[in-house]
Amino acid sequence: MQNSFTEENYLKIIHSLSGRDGAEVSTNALAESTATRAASVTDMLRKLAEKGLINYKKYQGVTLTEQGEKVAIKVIRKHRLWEVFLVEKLGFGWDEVHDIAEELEHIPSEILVEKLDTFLGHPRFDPHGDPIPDAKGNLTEPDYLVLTDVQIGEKVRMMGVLDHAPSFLQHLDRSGITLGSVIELKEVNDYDKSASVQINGGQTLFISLEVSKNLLVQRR
Amino acid sequence: MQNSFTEENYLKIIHSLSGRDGAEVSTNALAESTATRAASVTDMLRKLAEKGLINYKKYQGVTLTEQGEKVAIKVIRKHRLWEVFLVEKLGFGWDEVHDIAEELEHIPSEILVEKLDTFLGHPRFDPHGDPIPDAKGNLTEPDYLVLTDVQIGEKVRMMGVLDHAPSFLQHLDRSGITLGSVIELKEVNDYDKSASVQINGGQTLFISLEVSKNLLVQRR
DNA sequence: ATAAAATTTTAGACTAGCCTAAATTTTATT
DNA sequence: AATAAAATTTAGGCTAGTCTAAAATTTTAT
Ligand SMILES: [Mn+2]
Ligand SMILES: [Mn+2]
Ligand SMILES: [Mn+2]
Ligand SMILES: [Mn+2]
Repeated sequence: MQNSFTEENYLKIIHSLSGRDGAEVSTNALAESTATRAASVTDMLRKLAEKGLINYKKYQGVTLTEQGEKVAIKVIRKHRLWEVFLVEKLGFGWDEVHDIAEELEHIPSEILVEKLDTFLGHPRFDPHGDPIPDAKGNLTEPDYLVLTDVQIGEKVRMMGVLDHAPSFLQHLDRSGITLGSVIELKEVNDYDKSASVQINGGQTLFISLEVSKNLLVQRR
Repeated sequence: MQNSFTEENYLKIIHSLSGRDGAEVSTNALAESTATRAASVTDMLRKLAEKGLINYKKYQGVTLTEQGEKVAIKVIRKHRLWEVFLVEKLGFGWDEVHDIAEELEHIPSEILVEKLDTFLGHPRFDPHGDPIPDAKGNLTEPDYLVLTDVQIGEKVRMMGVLDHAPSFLQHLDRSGITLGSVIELKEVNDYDKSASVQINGGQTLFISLEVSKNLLVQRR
């Protein structure tokens, strides 16, 4: 049985909200993420449970079954591969590709995904630094840290973003911060936690806590 | 107001069945092409007429309005560009791409289409020899002839196919006939109209009337 | 421990797109 | 021109996915 566009979106969102520990996801959280009402979510959860894609007990929240996890990861793989295509091959900015990938991720051909993957040279990460699951469905989340966890004086490498909103990504573009940038944390203002950082040994700039909280980095 | 997947398919099919003279298309013909029942077609026609995309008078058949024609041509442009991508970039065979393009053609971003077009080098024809409408919506059908209209002794160039079925395209592959092949018509059997043709000045082979009727060619 | 608040589910209803069966209109045949 | 056949539309109904309002359950606060 094929899964609908809508079902795939639910599974993907449950995967994302569930986090790496596979925690239960609430009806309200899903209503928020799907931009629907809680009542609609309940309807869909019953259907997904019926199909064996989620573990669902009334009032208890949901988790993905193994089968549901597999479906979710396939969709994520497609989403991220298409994003690489859009940025690397078509020349889109990293702030422009999410909505388009949101549609492309539901194109059903398995062989299409594999050929696309080959065409792109089997990329490991998407334009936002998110890891791309392999063809077998293995998804390993690298354990980056958030910039707020970095000590003053440390030099780290920018590896990804937590917020994928175009406005945030454009803000980073204007600041000259891209994937791979070396960020040296110069100082942190005690009052509002805004920080002064040096990018690639060059320009020093101030970033707000809001920005720091959304930057994933790696010690070198 | 955005058009749905289903509405786009109706418009594309009406365009195709309407032919270059913009003839009226019957409810039954649409039911056949959409693999639905006539009653369902009627429902959809009322909706499309409501939206100003078709000219519809009960019992009279339909034609596209200017607006409907524009939408249809956009979908056709997307379909054919994606087919070029699948064949030229991903390495699919021309017999494998139709169903995938049938999905991709409904991805809505205008800018995506234009970037894809640029990436592909503004191709004029798709892998089946069908012309690709330009960004402004101009679609010029080249006037090829069908191989059955060719005289014995003539040398023509293979430019397209009328039947897009994978089985037919695979048959052509096995026969060594591809877009651009030079076909010399050696003889036509009076009894069943099967023909003997020489491909690219090399191998001579027999083709049935069924094949001849579906080959578009051009005098040189 | 109970009451209030928050969350979740149920009930009932809507739209898009489809169906079958019956009625209507058009077209073809006598 | 009248009738038979074919094509088309209407009537009524179904499912997926959504909604609002009301009921049920769980959680939080007193
Ligand atoms: Mn994305
Ligand atoms: Mn991404
Ligand atoms: Mn096609
Ligand atoms: Mn084609």
